[in-house]
Amino acid sequence: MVRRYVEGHCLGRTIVKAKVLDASILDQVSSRRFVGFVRGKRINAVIRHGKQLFFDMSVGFVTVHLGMTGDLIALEDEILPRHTRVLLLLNDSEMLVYDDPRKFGSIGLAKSVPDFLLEHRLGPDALDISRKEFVERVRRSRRAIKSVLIDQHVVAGVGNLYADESLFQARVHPLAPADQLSIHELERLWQKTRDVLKTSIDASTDFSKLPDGYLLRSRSSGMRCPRGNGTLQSIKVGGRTTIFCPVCQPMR
DNA sequence: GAGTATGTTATATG
DNA sequence: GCATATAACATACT
Repeated sequence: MVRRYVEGHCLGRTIVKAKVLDASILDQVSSRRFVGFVRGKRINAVIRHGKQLFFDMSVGFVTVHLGMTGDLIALEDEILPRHTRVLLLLNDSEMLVYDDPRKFGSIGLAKSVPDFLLEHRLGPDALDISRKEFVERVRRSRRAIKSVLIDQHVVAGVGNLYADESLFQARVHPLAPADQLSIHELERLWQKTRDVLKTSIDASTDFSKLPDGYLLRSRSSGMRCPRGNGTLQSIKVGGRTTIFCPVCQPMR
């Protein structure tokens, strides 16, 4: 979603100049080095792996993670979003701004994508991983399936909300120990996870555009289950809010 | 003021 | 060392 957007606005553009308004957003790099690196370089591709974005600059990559509240916005005017942290001025009089109120996101530099993935020990992307490898990796853990699904070291790209949706669609209880699910259940979860991610990207992450029967359209405790079977319940799994339907997603 | 939030990682625990 | 659980991070909002 964001990748497509950035690609549309920035592909083939050259970064004329960069400004770092808040250096604490930078990961392992000084403002001076970051600004110096990107100046005059062209954005040849925008790559996504899980929640991580990479701008291919020919001689290295700019890495961007949006955290929980980060956003990349292409602008022409001078009115910046309230929490702008970094500005990239492009050669077409547009600029790409990184806005992030809560500052959980980060921007940095990397030699190569595999290099970065290795350093951060990120698992395969949720949309790339084969059914076989998904099942193999997930069932290695005894933790609650929900915790495993959002663990970026196992599979990269599934966030808290999308994990709830995938588990709901696959009718798997979020607290079920990952290693005790049947192969069949895990295969169903693999399929549903990709369906959910693809559908969400197509809906531009706008929940109201999601199909009927999606949990995300009414994700709050006490609401009716979208399938009409029960009442949605809220619990904590691994410290994260988890919404599920006890009727559709029974614990075997 | 208290509680909560769509993420990651350092630290604690067994 | 390993697998797992939890705290901490910074800010906005109910």
